[in-house]
Amino acid sequence: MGNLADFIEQYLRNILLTQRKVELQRRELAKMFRCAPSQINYVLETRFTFEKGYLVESKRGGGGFIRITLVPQDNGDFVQTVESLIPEKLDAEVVEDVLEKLAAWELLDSTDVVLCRELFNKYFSDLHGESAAILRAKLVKAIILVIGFKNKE
Amino acid sequence: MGNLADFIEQYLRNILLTQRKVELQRRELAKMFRCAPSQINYVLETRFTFEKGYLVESKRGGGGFIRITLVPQDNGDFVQTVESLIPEKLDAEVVEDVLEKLAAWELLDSTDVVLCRELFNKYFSDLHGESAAILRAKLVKAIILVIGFKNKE
DNA sequence: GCACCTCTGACCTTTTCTGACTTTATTGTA
DNA sequence: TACAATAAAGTCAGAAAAGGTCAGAGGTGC
Repeated sequence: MGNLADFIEQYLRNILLTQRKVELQRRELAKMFRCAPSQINYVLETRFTFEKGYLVESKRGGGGFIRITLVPQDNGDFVQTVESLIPEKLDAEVVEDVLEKLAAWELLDSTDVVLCRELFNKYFSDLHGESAAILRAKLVKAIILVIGFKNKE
Repeated sequence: MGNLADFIEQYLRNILLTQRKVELQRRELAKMFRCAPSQINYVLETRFTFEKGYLVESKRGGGGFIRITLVPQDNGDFVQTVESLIPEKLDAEVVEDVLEKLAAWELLDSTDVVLCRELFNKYFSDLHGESAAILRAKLVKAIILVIGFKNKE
């Protein structure tokens, strides 16, 4: 956690902790962090994506601005979300994709992802046969749910 | 016990004696031990594996890092206990007994037990066939590991 | 001598960051 | 009103700053 992008991200997320929108000027923010204005775009593109739950709007010209809006997370049922994000059947090669998707949705952090991956290698890498894909999906779901539950505790 | 890899391992384990995570830069560590950066990877690959109770994450690019996290496992007798309490094969009717035993040993709290039970009902009540019992055992172990990991976080 | 563990260096990939150039919007002015 | 000046933000190629990979050289013990 030592680079500029992370700090800027932190700054913005902090604001979004108390407000649903931030509106600011790219130029000002860049000045604040003593960086090139295009750095701000980099942060927005890599950290404040729709996948992660943000909407970014902007306007050029005089009175221009950048606005970030928090997308209301359908914060309903964690179980629902996991169910909808993970298909009924899961081939081994797809497990990694699913983990990344869950990370993008910030349902898992990076350490959780590594933990899941390792658990799979250790215990469930040799699943085969008829219903392996179904079973794999269930296993992933179960483990994700445990992690998710614990993350909220 | 005299080669570089051992010294680097020692150094890192020492830190992990007092912290559950180390985060450092490969370049810096290599400089410290006057070796090639790739030597660090060798140490990580041979000494800090999941099997041995570690999770390793890393990030490239500016502000990159390597992070090692201790999985509660070989320290104390967590895995020993888990391994001895959970047999290789687990019949469905025995799952509940195992959960209770784990609770008695305070490896799970009462909430964890309910969580496990529900997950089993939801996803794995219909396991059958040859290897169901083995799978059931692995699953319980995996879940216990997650819970143990998360409880320490 | 063979098998296995260490270790390095050359080359690769990913992530961050900047600067030059482009596009768009507003404002002031003839 | 048309047009120039000004004030934003956007784009993108490429430099810089990490870490990753892998073949093969060098040890060590049997």
